[in-house]
Amino acid sequence: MKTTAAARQFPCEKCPLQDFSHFQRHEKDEVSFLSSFKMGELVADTGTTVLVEGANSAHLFTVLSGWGFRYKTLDDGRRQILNYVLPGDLIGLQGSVMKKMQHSIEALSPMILCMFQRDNLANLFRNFPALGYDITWLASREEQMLDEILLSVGRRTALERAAYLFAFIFQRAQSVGMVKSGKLTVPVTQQHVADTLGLSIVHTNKTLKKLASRGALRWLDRGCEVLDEQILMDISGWQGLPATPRPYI
Amino acid sequence: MKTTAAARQFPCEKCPLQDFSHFQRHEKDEVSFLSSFKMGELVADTGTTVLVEGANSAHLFTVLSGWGFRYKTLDDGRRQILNYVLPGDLIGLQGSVMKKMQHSIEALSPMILCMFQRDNLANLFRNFPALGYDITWLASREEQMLDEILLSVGRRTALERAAYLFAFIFQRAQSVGMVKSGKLTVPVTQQHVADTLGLSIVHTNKTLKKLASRGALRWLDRGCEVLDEQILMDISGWQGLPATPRPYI
DNA sequence: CGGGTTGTTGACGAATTTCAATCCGGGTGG
DNA sequence: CCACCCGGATTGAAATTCGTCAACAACCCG
Repeated sequence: MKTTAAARQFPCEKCPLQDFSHFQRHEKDEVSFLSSFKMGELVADTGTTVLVEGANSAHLFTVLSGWGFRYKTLDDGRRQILNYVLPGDLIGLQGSVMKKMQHSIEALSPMILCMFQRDNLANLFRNFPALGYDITWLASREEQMLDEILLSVGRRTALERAAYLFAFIFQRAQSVGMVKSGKLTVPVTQQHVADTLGLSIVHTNKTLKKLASRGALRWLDRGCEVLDEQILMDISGWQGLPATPRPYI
Repeated sequence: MKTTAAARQFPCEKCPLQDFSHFQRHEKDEVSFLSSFKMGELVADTGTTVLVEGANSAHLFTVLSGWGFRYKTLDDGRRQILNYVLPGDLIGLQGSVMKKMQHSIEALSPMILCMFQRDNLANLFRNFPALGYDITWLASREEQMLDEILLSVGRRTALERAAYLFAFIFQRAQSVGMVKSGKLTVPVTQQHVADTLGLSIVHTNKTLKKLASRGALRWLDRGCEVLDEQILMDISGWQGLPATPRPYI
């Protein structure tokens, strides 16, 4: 349960994200600006709360590696997972733009985050409008993902919902090279899945069992192995993510 | 079911939105830029689809007056209303930033929209970074609203959910001067409410009846009259919206 | 060897959907 | 003016989904 600010292991010039064709390239001068915008790196262990709802000290982060999730809770403890966080995702923008964070983020695996000083955000918009546009792009993409998730939670059946969730995660993970030989292990518990789908843990267990019996996935010690994306897409009726390259900061 | 592009009735210098203290002021040069960015006004009747999922011709709009809603549907027709659209809201950003619109928007009342040319968006970011930042702010605010709605649909009971919905709409409407003498009429059918809450129409009817019996609201011919915001907040356990002024374009 | 976390299962009851009628007001054609 | 139609609101009853409770198994960790 510790987070540590480490020395800079990944200079922007060698940002590990640039290895994926999924991401758009930066111009030379953008890279050098980002390098100065970057304060350092944050290494977070599994279970660490990277950003807390209500805090206003938040920085801005880009995920370099690892899994996390974004969530909100009600006063009596009921929790809703809003979305998952994967490499390339920008987090903490709400804290930079509003006064306080309105949600929390927790690590599902060891994570490495690139940390930015939010004070300099206005600076970024002033001197690198294309990067400002990229941030808007990313915010818009997050909104689009939320739209789909809300559609799913509001209108799909439990089985469709679960199938959609793993198909969605699979595609996102695939685009950042986390899928090896057609398979992917998602480091979540069934409680996480339940809190994502808006279901109880018991019902989630029974629903996952159905997906497993159809060969779509397999439950492991610690996490879920996605075996057959196509079955998941068939069950959920989901069309899949557009394949356009996307920016990152 | 018609939309018409009318002559310019509201020059930016006299934008009706600036009458509300809820909105941040623009600088002089920003106003004149926005005036050139603006293409015209769109008047949409009740029931008109202002933006359609899948279309890529979308412009960017700011709502000047009226009510609308944003929604997505599944192939078999199940519909989820994602959020409501009120004066000051920016819509169509996804269409500008991604290739295609991923959701539709329909008018719940006659609407007047301020229409922008999306080609010029890069221009805006280049020449008026503060406005670019404002757009990011608005995108972030939309995300924040979606987070709360998703929390509600995923984790609140039917009664809490309905109470939250109307408390939320009430506060948003209040900040743009739509609440007269403590009361507000929301121009929706129970089908709209059902599609917002992720419930069937029958159950929605029974849930609304409960709220009505507690004096929180009253159902009219064509819409819902919110009578007591406090009861709604008590039932839902919702804390309310932060009161910070916000930008608009 | 406990103790804690996570996954599994069956039984029961509560929440919610579906089906099927009915009602009501407004608009339309005769 | 009246019969009819239509969208929206209501209601009761049966069927399904889903949540809660409770118990237990498997596993990891100190």
